[in-house]
Amino acid sequence: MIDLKYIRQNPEQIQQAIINKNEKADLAALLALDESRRKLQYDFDTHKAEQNRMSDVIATKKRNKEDASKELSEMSLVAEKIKQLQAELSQQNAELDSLLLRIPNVPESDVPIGNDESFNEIIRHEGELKKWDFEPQDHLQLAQANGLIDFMRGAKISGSGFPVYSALGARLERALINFMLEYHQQKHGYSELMVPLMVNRKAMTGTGQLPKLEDDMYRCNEDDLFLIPTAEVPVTNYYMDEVLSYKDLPLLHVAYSPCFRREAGSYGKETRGLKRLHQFNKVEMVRFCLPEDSPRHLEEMLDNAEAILKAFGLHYRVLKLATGDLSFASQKTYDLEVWAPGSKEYLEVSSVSNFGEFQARRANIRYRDAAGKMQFPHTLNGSGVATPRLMIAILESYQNADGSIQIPDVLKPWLELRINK
RNA sequence: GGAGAGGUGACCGAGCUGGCUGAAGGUGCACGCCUGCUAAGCGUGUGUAGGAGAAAUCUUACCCAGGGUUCGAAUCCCUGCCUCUCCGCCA
Repeated sequence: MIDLKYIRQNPEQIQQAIINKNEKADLAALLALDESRRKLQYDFDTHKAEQNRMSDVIATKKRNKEDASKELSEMSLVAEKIKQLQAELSQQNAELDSLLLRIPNVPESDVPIGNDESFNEIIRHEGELKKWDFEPQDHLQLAQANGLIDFMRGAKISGSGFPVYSALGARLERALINFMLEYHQQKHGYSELMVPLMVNRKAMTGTGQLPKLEDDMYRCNEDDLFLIPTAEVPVTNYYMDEVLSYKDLPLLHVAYSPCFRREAGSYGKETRGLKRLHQFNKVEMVRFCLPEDSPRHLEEMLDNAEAILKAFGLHYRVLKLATGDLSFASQKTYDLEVWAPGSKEYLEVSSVSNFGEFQARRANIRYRDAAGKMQFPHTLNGSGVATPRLMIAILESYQNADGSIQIPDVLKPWLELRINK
């Protein structure tokens, strides 16, 4: 969340951010409530100060065995009043919090302004575009022909969007996950966490998925737990309510997890095959760092994600997201889109974001700086990367004329085989 | 699931027969001193969040969370959550 004091002092900037991000936060109501709450706070404080002072007087009198009945009867009235003020105050505080939690993070100044993805800025293209002397098939045909993925049976047992990876498909998927996990640990210095797949409301609020996206998540009502839409949630909240030392920073974590997304209402062509799923696998990178270092860490994470695509020799492009396409909590995001030669389109496989102190404030993650002062670290995260679309790009890029798939060299340690029909 | 114990500051840990405790002591951290041989000794300082104020400063809240009793609660009562120990069940 944004510092309330900052909002109070820079309302125009916040309002502009709300507009640029297509959010519906009610800034006017927030400011009005803030005003009235401060008055109430002052009133409450004044009464409370009086009560505290008189309590001392009463205590002293009693100790000296003097009569305090006059003070006692006076104070019972004040106690009444305080109780009433307190009730009002805690109600206003709750309302204020709920309004504050709906104020989005402010995009950085170099983020392109525009209310949808058409304003995203293509920064560069990387990797070779492969050419074949035959017409490349798309991943659905290849997966089917090689018996790698069973969409029908997945739909039978769970519904559409829940594929079953079978036989070599399962091994390939597992190899991808292992390759990426190892790569980030060995080459990029991340430390692995294996995290719960269900988290509570507080954690979901900490990273900013709640309150906005409640309807997009699978939920266990009985226990008020949510299936994670990304490992970002448990990994970032790992340090929730903790005070770190500046010496601990930066912290780099990588985690593999399945990701669960309801994404109600997103049906159509897009949902065919592996492109859009309710459950998919992803390796996620998360960083906690000193505020002044976060821009550098964002670029490093982008490199880390790109390294995976480069390791497979895939063609991809790097996008800087426009304000309207930025997530609620992000202040700057790069997307990586890999080229799928069979489907002939770019597919998003990674989103790398800097959240500034936005998430740290929400999750109450702090650190003590060299001078001993409490500060909020900056948090960042990036997919490194999501497997389904990586799988698409690999199947389509490594196909042979006969419909078989060549296994990329980097996966050899996990998968020696060549997949044949 | 049953029985017991407990949740205090960055961390550990006193207090818990209600008022003089925002909270002893230690560790850590910061600064200074001393000493010099593999690391220590000594001194000083060190809560967070909100409100008022130009500032000095004043003030409020906070001892898991939420209620209650009381003029007054870290301390008493209730509810919830969590942790630990023992028993049961189970992968």
